[in-house]
Amino acid sequence: MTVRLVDIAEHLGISVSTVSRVINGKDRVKDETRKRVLEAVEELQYRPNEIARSLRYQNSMTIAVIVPDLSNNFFNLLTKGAATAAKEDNYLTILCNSDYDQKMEQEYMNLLVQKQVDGVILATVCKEKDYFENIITDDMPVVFVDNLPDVDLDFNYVTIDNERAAYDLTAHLIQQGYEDIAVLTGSLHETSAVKRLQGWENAMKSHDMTINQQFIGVGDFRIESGYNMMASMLNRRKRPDAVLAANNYLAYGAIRAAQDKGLLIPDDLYVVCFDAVDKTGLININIPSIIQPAQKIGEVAAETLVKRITDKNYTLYDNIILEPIFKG
Amino acid sequence: MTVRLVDIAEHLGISVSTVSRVINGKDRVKDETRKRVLEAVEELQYRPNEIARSLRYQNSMTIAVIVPDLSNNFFNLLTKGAATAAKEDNYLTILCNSDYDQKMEQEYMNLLVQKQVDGVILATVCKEKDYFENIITDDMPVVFVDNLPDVDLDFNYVTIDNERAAYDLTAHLIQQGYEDIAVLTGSLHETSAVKRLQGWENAMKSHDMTINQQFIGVGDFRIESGYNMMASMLNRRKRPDAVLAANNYLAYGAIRAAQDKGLLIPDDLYVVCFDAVDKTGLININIPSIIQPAQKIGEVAAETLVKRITDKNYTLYDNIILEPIFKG
DNA sequence: CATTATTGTAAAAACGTTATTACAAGTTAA
DNA sequence: TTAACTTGTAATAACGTTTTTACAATAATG
Repeated sequence: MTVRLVDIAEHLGISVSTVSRVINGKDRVKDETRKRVLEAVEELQYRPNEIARSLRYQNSMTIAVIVPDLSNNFFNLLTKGAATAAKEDNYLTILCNSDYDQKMEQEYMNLLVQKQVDGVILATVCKEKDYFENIITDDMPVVFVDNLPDVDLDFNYVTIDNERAAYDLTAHLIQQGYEDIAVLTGSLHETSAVKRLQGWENAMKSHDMTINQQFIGVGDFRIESGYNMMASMLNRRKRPDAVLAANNYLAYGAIRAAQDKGLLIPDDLYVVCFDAVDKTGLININIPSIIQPAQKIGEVAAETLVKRITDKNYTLYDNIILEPIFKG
Repeated sequence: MTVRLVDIAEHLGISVSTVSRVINGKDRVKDETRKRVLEAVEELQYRPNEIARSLRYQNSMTIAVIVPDLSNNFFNLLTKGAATAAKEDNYLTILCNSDYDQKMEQEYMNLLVQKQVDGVILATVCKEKDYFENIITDDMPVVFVDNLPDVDLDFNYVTIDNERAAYDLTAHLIQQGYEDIAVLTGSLHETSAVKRLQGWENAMKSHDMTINQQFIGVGDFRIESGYNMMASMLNRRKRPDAVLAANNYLAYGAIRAAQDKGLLIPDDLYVVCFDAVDKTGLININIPSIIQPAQKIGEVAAETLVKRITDKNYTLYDNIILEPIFKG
């Protein structure tokens, strides 16, 4: 049986309130009484029941992180950063893997509201307006990461400038002299996919490059998608000589497809992408890449969220754009 | 302001208990009353407060997963599997990243007890006896994964047979004709490190191979450790011609060290290890490997934990050894 | 018609905290 | 010495549920 406040009180023959006051240290208690209480707490191994405390205080000291896929490097780093930073502020973190499924994401959101979590870090898989009118309320603070909702409402987010990063990568390709530049991106329900596509398009246009509709691949952010899209591009008569992949998995798939067709990387197809971090150190293909500070994004998101939770005056507009690094 | 049971009751001019009975469907209510309640629930957007429910029911419908490092592929797959399976059983999952730090792990355990989580999946970083006498109690169910405590107490776990797997890998090396076989393993505070070392040793002995103490490397499970240990082995006059690495990161580090010395893999150093899953498809070095079913381990651990939580008669001895696959 | 079942609802107690209010005892000031 | 403060503690009312007990009103039985 677990030890409650009243057990300590009975054990010492004093009232519950006195014990509580000792433990919370908010009010004055005679030194001798305090000492006896602390000893009893130690002896009986009393641990305050956080559930009861939450009910009383109307907060749960818990946040949640919703990500599409925890086995994706970007998301597990982000999650790790968030959980670590949250812990610093005495929050525990509930993990939700939405599996790239909007319905599951929504279901988690509802569960979390009932669970009275104090806030959510959301890497959503859907940018559509109507979906968010229920989510962005004053009831529960949400900080968006990676993908942002496409609404006029105010909301907090932590991200990089995806459009600019994609622009820079594309400009890099153009400067190197590539002419038939393709792009592979994820689902257009996700703003990261859209922004990166736009960055590519803007760079192409502002450098007077011709945009070949055949060279625009829209799929999802997984490796198979990259493989399939590139394989079908390479089946055509006119092949791209370079490609911007909107994330590392698309790039890996694309490279695989090219290699399976007997092409050489980067001679026959030059690939650049986002987030190609080689954790093994064994990949000898060079994939120039914009690396998002994933763990940092998670940390900053958690810190931002905690600010919003604890400080009602925290400015909604105070959003954060982090700088990625270029590795080529 | 959030809507409570009593708000619905007042809105309809009936008692709280009736509303509660409709929502929980446990007792009979007049059809018309039920209908009115359900409409009001919809209209006022009532969502039961899970905190209050937890206090009443004395359970939180929450489990926790403690892992050393979420950015390690094995652990993020495990965590993903656990969270997904837990969700199936209506449990949410709190994520704790211990950062390979026993103190932090312990700290998390204490927090989780206070938080009244219903159970914990623990990938501990310490096997030592005394540490666990507080942890393995009847108070809170724990299911161990990856590393097991080194105690006589009964506890639940889900794992592969590490010793046998290491034995098999080593035997594989011996059969291929390698003679100077090294081993790299993690901290001996972790049973996975110990068991894999023992498997190597047993295989060597039972095949009458000479065990060179210089060829035994004990560090931690991270890539730098693999690099450093292998680098120092390769600095000696007598070099190994093959090595068993106790996980993929050790292997990557070792390969890197060999390559930096100008050696060729696998010609000059044949490397086998645990869990070398190439998510990129771009690694063209073949690393024969025993692959643990990481996600499955997480799923089974969560299912086992839920069984222990809900069914007090669930046999403590009913533990699970999953089969890894060999990929070479 | 009187008695016994059945059905629907309400009131209250509990889960374990904490904050507010109240009050006794001790201390200082007039 | 009486009035006004301090100081330490107790009792109580929340926080939002659910379950138990009790009691009406209605229906079924003799």
